[in-house]
Amino acid sequence: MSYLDLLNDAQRSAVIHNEGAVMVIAGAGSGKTRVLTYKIAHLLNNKVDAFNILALTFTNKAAKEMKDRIQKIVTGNESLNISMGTFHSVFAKILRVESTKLGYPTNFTIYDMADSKSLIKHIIKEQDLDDKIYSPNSVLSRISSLKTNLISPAEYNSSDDYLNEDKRAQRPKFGLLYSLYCERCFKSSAMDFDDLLYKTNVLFRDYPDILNKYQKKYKYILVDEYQDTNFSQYLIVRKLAQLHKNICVVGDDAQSIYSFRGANIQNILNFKKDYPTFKMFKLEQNYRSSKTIVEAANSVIEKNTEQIKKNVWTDNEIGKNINVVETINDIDEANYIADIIKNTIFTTDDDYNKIAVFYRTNSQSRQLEESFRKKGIPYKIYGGMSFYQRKEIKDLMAYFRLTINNNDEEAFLRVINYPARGIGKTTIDRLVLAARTNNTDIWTIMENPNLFPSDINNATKTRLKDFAVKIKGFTASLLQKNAYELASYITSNTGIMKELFDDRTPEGITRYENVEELLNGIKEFADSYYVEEVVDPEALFPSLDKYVNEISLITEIKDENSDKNTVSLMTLHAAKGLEFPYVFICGVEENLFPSQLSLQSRKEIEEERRLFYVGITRAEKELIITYTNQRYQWGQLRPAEQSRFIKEIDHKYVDFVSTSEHYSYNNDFSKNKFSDNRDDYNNNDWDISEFQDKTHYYKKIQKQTTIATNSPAFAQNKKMVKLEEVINTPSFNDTGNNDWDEGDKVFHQRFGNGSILNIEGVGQNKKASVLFDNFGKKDLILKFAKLTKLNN
DNA sequence: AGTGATCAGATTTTT
DNA sequence: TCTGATCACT
Repeated sequence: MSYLDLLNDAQRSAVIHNEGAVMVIAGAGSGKTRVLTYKIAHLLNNKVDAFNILALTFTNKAAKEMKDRIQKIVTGNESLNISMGTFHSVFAKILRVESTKLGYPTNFTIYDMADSKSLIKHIIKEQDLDDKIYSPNSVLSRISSLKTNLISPAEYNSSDDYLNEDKRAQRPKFGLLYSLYCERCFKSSAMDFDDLLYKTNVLFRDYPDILNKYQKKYKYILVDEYQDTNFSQYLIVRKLAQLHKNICVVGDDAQSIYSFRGANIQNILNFKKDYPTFKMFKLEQNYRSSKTIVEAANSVIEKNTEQIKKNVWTDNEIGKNINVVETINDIDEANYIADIIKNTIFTTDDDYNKIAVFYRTNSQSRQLEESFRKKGIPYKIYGGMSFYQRKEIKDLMAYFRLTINNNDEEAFLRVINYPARGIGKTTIDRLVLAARTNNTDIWTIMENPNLFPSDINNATKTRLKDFAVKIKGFTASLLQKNAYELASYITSNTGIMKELFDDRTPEGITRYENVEELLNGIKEFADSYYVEEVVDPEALFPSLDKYVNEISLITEIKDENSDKNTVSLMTLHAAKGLEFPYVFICGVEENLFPSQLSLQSRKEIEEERRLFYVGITRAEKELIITYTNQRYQWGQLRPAEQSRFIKEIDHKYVDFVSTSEHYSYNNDFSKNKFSDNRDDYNNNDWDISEFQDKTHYYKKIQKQTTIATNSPAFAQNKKMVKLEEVINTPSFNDTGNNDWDEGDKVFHQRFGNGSILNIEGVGQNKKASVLFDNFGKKDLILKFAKLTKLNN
């Protein structure tokens, strides 16, 4: 077989060692993914059924990459039958099959971070706790770490240690919050990210027959990025591998960068205990980077105390020294990077997609974006606000979720009054109260509002009923309409389409287009629906719930521009597993990288150092590290200083450069102008290409629109829209007390006595200008103002 | 109920 | 600086 000839000795040994427990310690750039893919190919070539293979990755991106690679080297469609994906997605699928055992419906919702946060906020508020002491973020991260370590609310609340710890930390109610949070998730038929692993553990613990079923199925288990697995994941893998004990884990302890999320290097040590006869293979030859880069990276990582011994080396050329560049401030830094990129492209004839810029925090991308736009450099930002996090997408998805799972409380709260249908906070409070006092659920109340006593007025009751009927109608269509048909039906039937279409601001147009894109994605899903194992005919039907299940764990939309020729901008965390010929790491400053929050302990600083190591080892040919002396942060210019990590690179691999020599004119300029007016400085000296900043363009348009408000055309337009609104208002004819006249003397509860100067508008929108004796002139909408006419 | 205005808080990383 | 949340106002 020719593919084995493409491997070095260590790689080949790892690939052909199929049976038993295997640990592959793979240095950066040593062909880890190659080993994993070839290993799977080798299994398939040795008559292992694809259905018996489980391959777990850390990110969706890694899963997709591995799938693509395997498809290329394995003939036929066999690779599609491998259970491959992130821990979360693979076990979410299993949970869908087994959820009823745990008291969850098959169509349980998966709460994302935003849902979890919103829920915990509600709970904190309901408990009347101070959200400064119980900050939603800190509460959530503690809950997450408990779940990751498989500590249930009951266990927590019966442990004196935990309770005392909370008392000491002035957060005695934490245990209660944890319990309530889990209860509410359960009532909503929802699982959060951690639940997907936690509940899998519960399932395997409480149902040995189910565990056995999957143990039998998964004869071969492979785990990528093992250094970043947490305890919950470790235990699932251990349980599943117990029967066949064919388990292969691949990782690099030097690249463990997710301990903040519960990742535990101990898992590597536990591996030795759990499988005493395991075989270890070390991949130490680096094929990616120049000698300079490999050795510089080694010189950094050796400052860490705890690590598995290995010697990463390379046969590649020595290559250029690393440039460490001192810049004046963040703008100068971004401009410098943009300049060097242009120069590199110009002199080497390489493409933009050979270049990547890494940073520690997402917020650093903004300045880079601005400079790149001005210099006409095409770029793509990875991570940050993803497509599915956009408001308009979340709103629509919430309708889908509520349709699929009527218990989904977060989805319910999101859409109950969107688009506005006159059901506000007060009504929801009354609804919840009515449900509680009548000992039933809100849907029963909404559907039969007159059967239960409540404070909800009649008009609102009708609205609630309409909403409930509407959603139930969608739910009933789940198996009648396919995903696309139902999704577009919901989009237009709820008025979302009209709402977005009517908003002709540039942002509104973008939102409309995003919804169109989502619908297109759903259409594509419905048209190309494929099922691995046909269990029943229903499984063949591309229903909306199947679509939502599929994408609820995906954060990035499939990118059609991925092969476009652009520079890649991303955080160092997102860079893991990637490689580029030219790499920039920017903002390498104390308090930023290493992050200020990590300076508390040696462990955390070592993790930051590993992150730096990951960044360095992404580079193939050239590495440029930048830092600035001043950085704009929290709306303020703050002094910055070179990171300790720069000093840790063996200086024989480094050339130090400063922009103040190259751009001394900028320097002078900044002294006079910088602190006063960043925009001036920003625009200085740089050719503004036709590659325009979209947001700036939008801002300009918005301004024009505001000015144009007074133009006759606009006014006419506005009148038409208004008229339409008025006609559509049910209470159009309900004019109420209508007989106001100019000159009338009136009384207002707040403003006291006054006289009407002028009346305008009709019906609902009737307005009065009133000159009050003590408060001057006020414009009041009569519907709300509750004026009393004074007889004189 | 809905809207605009003002104020406080945030910027670590991701499934 | 930018965002979200709350509040005052109609």
